[in-house]
Amino acid sequence: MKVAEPTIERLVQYYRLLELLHEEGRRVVSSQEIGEMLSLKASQVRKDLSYFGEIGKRGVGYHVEKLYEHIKSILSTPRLWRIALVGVGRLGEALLGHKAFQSSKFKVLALFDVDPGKVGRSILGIPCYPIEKITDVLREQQVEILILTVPAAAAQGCVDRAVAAGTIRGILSFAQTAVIVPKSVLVYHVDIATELEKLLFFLKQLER
Amino acid sequence: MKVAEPTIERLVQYYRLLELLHEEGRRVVSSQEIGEMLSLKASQVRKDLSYFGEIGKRGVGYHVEKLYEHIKSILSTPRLWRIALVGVGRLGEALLGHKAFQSSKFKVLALFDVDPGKVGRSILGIPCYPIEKITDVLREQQVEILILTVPAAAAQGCVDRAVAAGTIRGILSFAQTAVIVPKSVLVYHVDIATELEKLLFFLKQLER
DNA sequence: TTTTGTGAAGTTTTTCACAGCG
DNA sequence: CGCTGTGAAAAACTTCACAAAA
Repeated sequence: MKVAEPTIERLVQYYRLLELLHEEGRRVVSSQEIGEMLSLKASQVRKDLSYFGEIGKRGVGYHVEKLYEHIKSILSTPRLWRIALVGVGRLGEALLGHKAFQSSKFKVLALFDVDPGKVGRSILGIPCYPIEKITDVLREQQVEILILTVPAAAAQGCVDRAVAAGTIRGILSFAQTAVIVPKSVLVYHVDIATELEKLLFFLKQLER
Repeated sequence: MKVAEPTIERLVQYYRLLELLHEEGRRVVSSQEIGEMLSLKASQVRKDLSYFGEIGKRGVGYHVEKLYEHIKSILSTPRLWRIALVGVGRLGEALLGHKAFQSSKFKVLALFDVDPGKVGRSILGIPCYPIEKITDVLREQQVEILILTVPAAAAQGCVDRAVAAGTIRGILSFAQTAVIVPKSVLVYHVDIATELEKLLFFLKQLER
């Protein structure tokens, strides 16, 4: 079964919304209502949800708890992912404390930084290593996913050394630059500056 | 002239790359080379760049400095945007110190938080107000753009009170929830948890 | 010759519209 | 009757392929 990327993105939205609705004691919800709450067309919601089998009831809607559990299983992980974070600056630390990182789907096993004040210590219970050791530590710890929160100029170097460990399968990069990786590595990019620029550009457009 | 959103996103990438190439003293670059450096097809690069007029030279490529200035003017702002940030937690503070926020395109005029330890003080030179005052302060300061770094549960309430000021035209939200706004307000969303979920989902898929 | 600019083709994603089921 | 599921149409976006310019 092949799922489009935008569908998975919306699936996470549905999941969060259903969690809320469930807490509120809501039993049933229609595609129309979901769409209104998430600013999506009802047909989009139905198409997304039907990719994974007929889960709604015609004439009724979707059973909140059932749909919630259904999406949960779609988004479930087969095992605990092993993660490392590179660049323990303000953004890196903010992420480590962020709600998105309180997940039972993965464990952050190692941090890396250049700052001698951070290296050797534990930060939020996670040991921080010097960046030079990244290849060895990633291999030893069998780390599969990298969170990249380093300055743009350092990003490619870090990625190259990380990928050299041979264990990395995915990277979530917050660096303000493109990185080149082997085809076997999946990269997702969160680009704060670009989102801001897009917002400013389209606001300017609207002004005319 | 109508520009697609993905094009603007890539334009920012081109801009950054050209800055680098310019610093390196590079005079000319081809769509092929740009594509290799950013993992894009050369045809995509050419199509993007040609939206804004014929800027390349056939048989030669693009003049680095000229193209740089050209994109700069496309991304330029007509005036200084007036911004406020809501939620001065770890993420909010990290953003304020982030490179993306050292821009001459806007000025952060006000912060808002619920924490009495933060309210009344100045943080990085920006005054922090209690969230209850948001409607009045935004109106007084004529704030047009909101950066939202509050917990999901607080997001809609903050947005409603901010929008009530009548000055808000765009929101960059880091909140892990959808927010409902009037059609006149443009919302961009940076969703760390969703990006992580997408990465995990497609890694899982690849495993089969 | 090289490399751009661009219609046309291809692909992906969204929306429509309605049959079909409860 | 109401609302889902889904083919078909439309829209958005990317890639191809080649004419045209330097």
